[in-house]
Amino acid sequence: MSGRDPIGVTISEVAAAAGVSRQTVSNVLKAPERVASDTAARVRRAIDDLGYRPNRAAQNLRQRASRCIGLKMVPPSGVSNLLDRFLHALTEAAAVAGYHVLLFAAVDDELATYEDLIRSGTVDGFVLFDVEVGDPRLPWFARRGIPFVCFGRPRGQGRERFRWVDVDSAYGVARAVEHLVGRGHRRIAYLGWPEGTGFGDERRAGWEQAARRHGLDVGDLAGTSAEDVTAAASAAARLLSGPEPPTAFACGSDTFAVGARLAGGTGADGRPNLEVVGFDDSAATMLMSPAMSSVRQPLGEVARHVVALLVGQLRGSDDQPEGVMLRPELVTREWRGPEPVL
Amino acid sequence: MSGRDPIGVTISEVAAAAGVSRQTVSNVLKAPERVASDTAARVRRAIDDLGYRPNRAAQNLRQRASRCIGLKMVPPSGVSNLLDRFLHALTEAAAVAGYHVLLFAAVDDELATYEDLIRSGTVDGFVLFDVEVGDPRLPWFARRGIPFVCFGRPRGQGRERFRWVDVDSAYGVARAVEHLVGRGHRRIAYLGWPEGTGFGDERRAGWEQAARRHGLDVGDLAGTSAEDVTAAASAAARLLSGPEPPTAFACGSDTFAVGARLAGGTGADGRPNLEVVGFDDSAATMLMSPAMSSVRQPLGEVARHVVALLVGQLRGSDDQPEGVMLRPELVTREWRGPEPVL
DNA sequence: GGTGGCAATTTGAACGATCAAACCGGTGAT
DNA sequence: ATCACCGGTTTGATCGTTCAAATTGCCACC
Repeated sequence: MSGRDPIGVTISEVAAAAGVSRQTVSNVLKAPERVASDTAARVRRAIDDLGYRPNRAAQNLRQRASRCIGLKMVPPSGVSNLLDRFLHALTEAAAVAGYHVLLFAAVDDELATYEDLIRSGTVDGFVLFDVEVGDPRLPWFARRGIPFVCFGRPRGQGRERFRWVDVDSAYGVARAVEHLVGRGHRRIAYLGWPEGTGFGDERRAGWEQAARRHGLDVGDLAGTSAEDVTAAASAAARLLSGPEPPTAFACGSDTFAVGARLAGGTGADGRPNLEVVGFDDSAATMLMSPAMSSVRQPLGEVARHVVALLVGQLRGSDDQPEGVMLRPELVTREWRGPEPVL
Repeated sequence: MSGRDPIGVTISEVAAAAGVSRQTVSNVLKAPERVASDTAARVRRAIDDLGYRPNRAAQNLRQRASRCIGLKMVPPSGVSNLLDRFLHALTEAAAVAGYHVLLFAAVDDELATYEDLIRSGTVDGFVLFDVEVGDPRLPWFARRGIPFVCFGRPRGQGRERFRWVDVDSAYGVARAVEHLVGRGHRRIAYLGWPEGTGFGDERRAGWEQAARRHGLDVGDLAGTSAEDVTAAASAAARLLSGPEPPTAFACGSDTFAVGARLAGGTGADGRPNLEVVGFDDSAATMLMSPAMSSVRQPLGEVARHVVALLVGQLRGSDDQPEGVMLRPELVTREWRGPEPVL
């Protein structure tokens, strides 16, 4: 267990210390059933005494695998710390499967970076966090046989099929609408991305279907804007200036929701005029008083499925589903803290 | 450039294709000056034709280095997406130095996880993002000769010295105070962590010194709370209920700042009663109307220095500074968007 | 008593790169 | 004539592990 040099104890030293061959040491760790129990005990003692850990590079070389999952680090954007939370969940899920998460930056040519990492054996596959409609990376990967899994169902990809894990965000927004209906609202607006983002369209559809199901008006109650608070507030203000303004908003993301609530302003008692429900359940929900309800994606489950699908590809299993669809959950919040002093 | 199998092209195949030996191919890539230019051109053609990339595992094994920097993924907390942004900066800085960032989860025994990663050669060193006062990991690493660099100056560590990069947050808060003074405020409160976090104490000291320098009162204008919006709002409300309430807050983090502003409430025109300055310049600053000013840590620079210090240790250079202190920058914001409709 | 089978263990050969040393024909100094 | 030395290139060994095959000792079977 001593020793200053971090690297240095090799399988041969352990073998010598235990009076067996290298292969036997390896077997103790990888196939214990092949080793007599007293021998195994002796080897295990030597391993503990010397503080032996199998050298990863040697394993990788021999096994032609890195046990690393690659993920391109994207510049943080928006108010939601979704990437943050997903990374945490992914790291834990990967650890359970014996993998690590390797972050990398795409300095100039993104595709070349992916190719380098795969061909050099630095990673075994990729997780794509930022899949866009018609994303050119997917067919490019597929053509090269590069293993990958998407967080977010691929759209606009012709008849080609890829592995994915997604969250049924239409369902999530519908739940938000139902919550607002239950709170007594009849004019519920939607605010989200302009058409074309795929998941954005889906969230809007979730609002529309749920509203119709409850016999609510949807005609002039849908707004779109860029995903930043300022733009969202303007768009919400436009909806609010109509003849029959909405009293509540279901939103495509927390950013839109914050914008809507700012546009709605507060009454004389300091409470907001508008009830809004966001999407992503980011830290932003806590930044308002009362705190905001929001639709939470099950990131832990997403990460576990992502890892399972990727590891399945790497092992060559063909009994994997093409994709996994998960249900989000509505988190309702009521601020119980002190009212603002006025 | 063709080839379906991602791994497979080895240096020997390139050598055969170019009609030279393995070592010459290696030299073309690592020591081009040793190779005749026409030979080099021939080799480079073969490399391009075959799509050869040196196998990372083989390099790692031979060179006894992984060129990976380890970082423990911590569960996201607070409203600031600081980790997110730091990870992005770190990944880019590491890439420039030829390193990757490897994320890992500490499932049960954290120290054992670190030891595994180092002894197995999975990573060459660590970046510590979450250093606490008297953090036991630092002497533990030092005793074992494990290379690491702290983001945040180590405190409470006796006379032992470690490598670090830090941001002068006292200076940052002082700048915030000066900004508020310039805006005409005379009663400027501080809200931050309870004593004992090190960096929190420092930020508070920055406020106190700057306030005294301008002849302002500090006596009953310092508040503390846990770092969440609810608790921060309560603490701010207490300060505001005094006989001579503050008109502005300088805060230890954006979370405190948001809490303070919520506690301050808004006037009849919908504008907030309190002017607050946060710390970290997280996405939360954009969530209010008008947007909030905040002190921004130079994360890109921090990351570059962290990588430089770590790589220096790995190379064994002894001309490295013990630590690097950087200056944050005050980002002032004035909301130009639409006013809330009332 | 030879044969086959079995469990436990060892041996030799990879994996793909790089280091260190050797090698080459040729030139100039001693 | 001997030697060191040149740039350019090759050879052999090595990094630490694991795969596949070979080798033991031991027992049972006909």
